[in-house]
Amino acid sequence: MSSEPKKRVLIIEDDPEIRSSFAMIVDSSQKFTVVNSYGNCEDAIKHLHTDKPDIVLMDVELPGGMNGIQGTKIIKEKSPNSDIIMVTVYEDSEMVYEALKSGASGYITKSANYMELLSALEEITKGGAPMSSKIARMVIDNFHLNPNSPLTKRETEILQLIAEGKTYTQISEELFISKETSKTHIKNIYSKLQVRSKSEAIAKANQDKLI
Amino acid sequence: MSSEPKKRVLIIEDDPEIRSSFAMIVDSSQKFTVVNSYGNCEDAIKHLHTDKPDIVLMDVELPGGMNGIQGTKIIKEKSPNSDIIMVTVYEDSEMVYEALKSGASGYITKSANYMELLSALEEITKGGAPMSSKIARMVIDNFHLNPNSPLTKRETEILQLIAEGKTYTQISEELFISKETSKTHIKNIYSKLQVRSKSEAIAKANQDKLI
DNA sequence: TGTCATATCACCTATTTAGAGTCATTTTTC
DNA sequence: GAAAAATGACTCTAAATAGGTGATATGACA
Repeated sequence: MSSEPKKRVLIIEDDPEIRSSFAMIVDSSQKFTVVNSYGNCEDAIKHLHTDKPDIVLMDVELPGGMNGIQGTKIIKEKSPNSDIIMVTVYEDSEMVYEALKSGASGYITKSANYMELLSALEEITKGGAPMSSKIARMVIDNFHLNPNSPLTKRETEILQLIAEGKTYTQISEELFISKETSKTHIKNIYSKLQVRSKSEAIAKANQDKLI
Repeated sequence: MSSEPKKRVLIIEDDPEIRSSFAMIVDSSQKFTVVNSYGNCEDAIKHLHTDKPDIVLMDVELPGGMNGIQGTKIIKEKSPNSDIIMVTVYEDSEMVYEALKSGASGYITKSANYMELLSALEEITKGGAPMSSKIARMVIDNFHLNPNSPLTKRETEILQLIAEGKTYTQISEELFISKETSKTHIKNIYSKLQVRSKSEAIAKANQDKLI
């Protein structure tokens, strides 16, 4: 039985204590090895091509010009196959979403202990997305539609088509109604959502989770 | 030490074998009890007010008029505090997203064993969102923005404002540029995205994860 | 079972906004 | 110093929005 090569872990974290503590935990495992660790993104990015990390443990709050979210964007551009796990003290919602948009595939807190850190590495290696209960729920809740929409079924259907970029004519053709009818529905939608254009309606719909 | 009241679990699943097997597992726990189980949504919804479930285990594929996704919508309207866990054989992406939009807070497969089922119940009770590795990753990947956007920084900025429902005039005021310049940028955006209207641009931007 | 409210559908006439095409100048970036 | 990006201007056409009016269909409910 041939043993798998160790997964290459890169650590980007400005606090030297956390850095060395994380490094020790990672290196204690048979499956992972720390290829390098840096105190800022800029240095890490310079050596990306030689470090070739499979996994990056990225601090969100970093000193210098580039924070962890910007760093994640750049690392994902230069090394799309590296999986990035965000490490942070906060579980603030906006930051989590920004981090995920930038390309992170996991999200753990700095208070993570030996087991939590290693199981996050295991989880991401097998194609999962390690995160705390709280963040999992935040992310899921973000999908939920508003069950108390002011719009009728038909209006929602039409709003959906608007959000797909359809014109009045296309909507009427798709729903087998006249153009004038589409317009009436849309007027009613605008009045209920208090908007005055398609794109405003789409923005409102996303904000209020109507579609 | 006073013991917590058992969490009330409702099972909606048409296969009697799975239904009774799940029921047995749930009832075997000190923390949970099955208040009722049904073979379809309609019956479950009729008795919602007396069953008062804390957690609903909902089969996605159901016989009769209403599937699990439609059922979830209605149960969430009538009983917003019930947490719903979807149970399915498939992990197909579109169905997962539809299920989550409808209001589900967890997603497990029918092959779930004793431990997996109970830990999903535990997880949702403590405010988390139980799901498989694969689904967690799907959900997270859904957030990731395209790192190879064809748009420039300024164009992305303007596309963002379009998606917020701003008019040409508002965009030019917000960015301190002339209306004509906004129009030029937008024309360039349209040409790059191969669209011909604001709402189409927004649809494309969401589809291709540009903003 | 009638009636009331709402949703749905249709038409009309403005005015405003957006889109297509072409071109030119300045600023950044590499 | 070339290339890319950002800025600006003009014309003309198409589409969307604002404001009316009114007719059916449908469902809730007393």
